[in-house]
Amino acid sequence: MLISAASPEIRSREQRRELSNTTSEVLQEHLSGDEYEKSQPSRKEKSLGLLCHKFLARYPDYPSTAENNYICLDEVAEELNVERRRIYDIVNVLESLHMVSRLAKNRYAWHGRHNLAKTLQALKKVGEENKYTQQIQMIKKREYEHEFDFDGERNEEMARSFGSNEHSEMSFVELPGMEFRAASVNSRKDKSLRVMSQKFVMLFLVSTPQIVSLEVAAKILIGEDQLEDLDKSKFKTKIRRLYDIANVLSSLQLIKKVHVTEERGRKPAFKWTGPEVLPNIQDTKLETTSTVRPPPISESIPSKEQCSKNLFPSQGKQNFTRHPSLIKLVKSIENDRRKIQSAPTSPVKISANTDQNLSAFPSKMAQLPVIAKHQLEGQSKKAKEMKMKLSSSALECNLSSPEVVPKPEPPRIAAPSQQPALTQPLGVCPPSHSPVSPVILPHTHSGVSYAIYLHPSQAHTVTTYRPSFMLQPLPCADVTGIKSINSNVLNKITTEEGDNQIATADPTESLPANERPTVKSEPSSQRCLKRSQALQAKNLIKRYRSDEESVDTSLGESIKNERPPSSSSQINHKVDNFQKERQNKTETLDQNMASCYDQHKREDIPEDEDKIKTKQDIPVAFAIPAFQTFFPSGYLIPLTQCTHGNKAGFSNKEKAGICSLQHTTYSSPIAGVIPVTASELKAVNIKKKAFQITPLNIMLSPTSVAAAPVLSNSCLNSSNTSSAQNPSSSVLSFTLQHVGLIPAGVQVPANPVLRHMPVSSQPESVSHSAENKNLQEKPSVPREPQEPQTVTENFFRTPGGPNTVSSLSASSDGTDRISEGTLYIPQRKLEVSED
DNA sequence: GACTCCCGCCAAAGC
DNA sequence: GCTTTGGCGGGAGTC
Repeated sequence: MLISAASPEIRSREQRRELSNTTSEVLQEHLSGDEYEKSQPSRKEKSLGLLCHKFLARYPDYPSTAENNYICLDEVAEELNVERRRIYDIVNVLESLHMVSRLAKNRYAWHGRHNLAKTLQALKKVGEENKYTQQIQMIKKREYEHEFDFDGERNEEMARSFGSNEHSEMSFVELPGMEFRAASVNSRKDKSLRVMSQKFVMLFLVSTPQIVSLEVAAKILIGEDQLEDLDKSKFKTKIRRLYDIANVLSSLQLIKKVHVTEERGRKPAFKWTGPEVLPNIQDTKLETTSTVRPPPISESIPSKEQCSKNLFPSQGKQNFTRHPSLIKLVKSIENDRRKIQSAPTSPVKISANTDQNLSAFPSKMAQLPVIAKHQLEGQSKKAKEMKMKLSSSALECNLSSPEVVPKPEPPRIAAPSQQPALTQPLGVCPPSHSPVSPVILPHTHSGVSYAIYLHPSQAHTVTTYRPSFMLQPLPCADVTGIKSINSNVLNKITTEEGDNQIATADPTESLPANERPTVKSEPSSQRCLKRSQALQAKNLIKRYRSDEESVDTSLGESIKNERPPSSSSQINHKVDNFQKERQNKTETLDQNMASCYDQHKREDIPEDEDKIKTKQDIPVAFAIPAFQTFFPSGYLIPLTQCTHGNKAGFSNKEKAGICSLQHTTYSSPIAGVIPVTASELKAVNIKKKAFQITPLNIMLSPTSVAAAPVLSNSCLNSSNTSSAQNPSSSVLSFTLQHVGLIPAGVQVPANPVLRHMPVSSQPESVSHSAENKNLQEKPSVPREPQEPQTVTENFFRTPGGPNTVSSLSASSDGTDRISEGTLYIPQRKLEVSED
């Protein structure tokens, strides 16, 4: 009563409550049952989405710190005429995005979208660490195989899959500066709507296309909780909660409801329509790397906390989730804070302003450590760039090595360049000044050389890769033993290319390319080229692979087990140590490889090209990582018609159908198979996000290698690929223009060699495909969906990001084998429609 | 009949 | 011991 008397706010609230009660009583009295029901708001009017709209309408998206940004739950519930329970639903989701934070009992602070960019970035990072992409793919795979049948064995398998994820018990992802407040409500974190909401958002941020079906989301969320309890009721409950979350996210215009139509029917799904989130660059740079509107420097993160964060940058997850050892400390602080602040129903306007002024105080001092750090980094980068340039010059010298460079007639399009773009072992010519950068790949075993058209923007990336993983032609009889050389390595390599998504925990990944410890320059590269001509023992590969794994694992472990460094000097020290250690190990491995090679050589394995060619009756496959390593983008164009040797075994039909991935490519051992990844497509930068081409491992025969097969998945989908035997240069020009490799109007010279290039593409089918249409969309933020949208989901990706490819190799018995740790899911079409 | 999701019970946490 | 918070599932409304 005293409070009520002292507070006009409370008094008026109570008056309103009384009035409302009276009104409803009166209504009930005067209206008949039906009429009364009709006078009540309909179910739709009471929906959480609408409620959330009303809720959001009360507060600005980007509140200025001068405003009163406090939320009193009681008050809001009353004004919106809903139970407080419903407000909790909204607030919990908003809290997961750090749009609000709890201050005290019944009181929240409104931050609006100031923190959204950072939060999304953090969520994406955690999502990547959690390998949600893999989990989604796993579930989709099971769905497709109709194998998701809740039996023990499957669950066990799922558990293993999920269990490998160290963050499976992931708690609430926090932003620096907001930890204390969020901590107070972390009590039921396991199943909290907040955590669920964050995970749900993560699924969108890591998946491509950014469409997540409720079913998949629910399964993943259940999978992380208790796999053994996978039952229908749990599933149903999860779905219910996801609807709750989705309603709020929809109101925030972060997602939009769509329907995914598959063979098995129409499924509810949601599509991300929120801001595009760039891959994390560095935790400490989070504030500035967002594509979303950058938060103002004066945002309401307490400067003290910001300062401590900047002073003690930590690696990885620690920035977002609390270290267990801090929980006690945090709790005691939080308790103190509560004691001060817990008076939820008291008038607080004055104190609120004071508090706000405090939080609004520009934290420029807090930024100082970051600025200093950036300056230091900048200086060291410059020094390293100089180094890099020097080593590049050295590489250029090596390019003239006759052993390495096949000296093809340099056509006009392959004019020499000042800058070496590729490491030499592949016999690559430097890119020309022309926008198209054709380089020549000696195809030693088949005797066919290829012109590789590299997009200039991609060419530079080639130099950053590790020569340790070289082109390694291997007799198919042994190919099954290859598997993927190292899925970790493969993931890493593929993650590096294309869109620069850095999702790996490997600390070296965060280093500039030229700082990476394993770039062992040309000596090992040359060695590797020789190897590429001779190596054929699978035990060698296996050995190398296991060694590599042990390097990664042991180093990874050693890093994992160490405490997070508490200062940048410590970080540098650790990185240096890591680099040294890794280099040592890599050298050891290279020596192992070399000794194996020598041993092999002694076993009279011909190095001579011709001899090898004659040996090519045995189908050959390449180790994929090597290829990927050196050709992140571009087109393979055979310089001559392949007519000799093993090609005779090819029927015309096979040639024509080589584009058809499902059968022809894999169904029989193919001589001189060259894996070309669809990441190359993406590297062409047709479009980066949304319904992008997902990486796909395309195996091409030299007889049909052309620009075409890497054009689009739709080509691969097409079962009626035809082959134009002798396309003119204008066809080639058109093709290259079409995919943006050369500007419009530029003609590829009618090179007599290139003129004979077989083209098996179907540009029409490419341009007519829905996905290609999507590819031409310019990404907009938020993107406007098209309706209906057909999405070809490509499940050939291995876990590890959009650029990862799976490794599939032909075996001696003619059957296809899928590499360990990879996923092989047939393509299927999904139609996405919006309601 | 399936899909959505409101509603309110009730237990845990907080005060 | 009261209040706040929020997990949870029944079941009603909608398609």
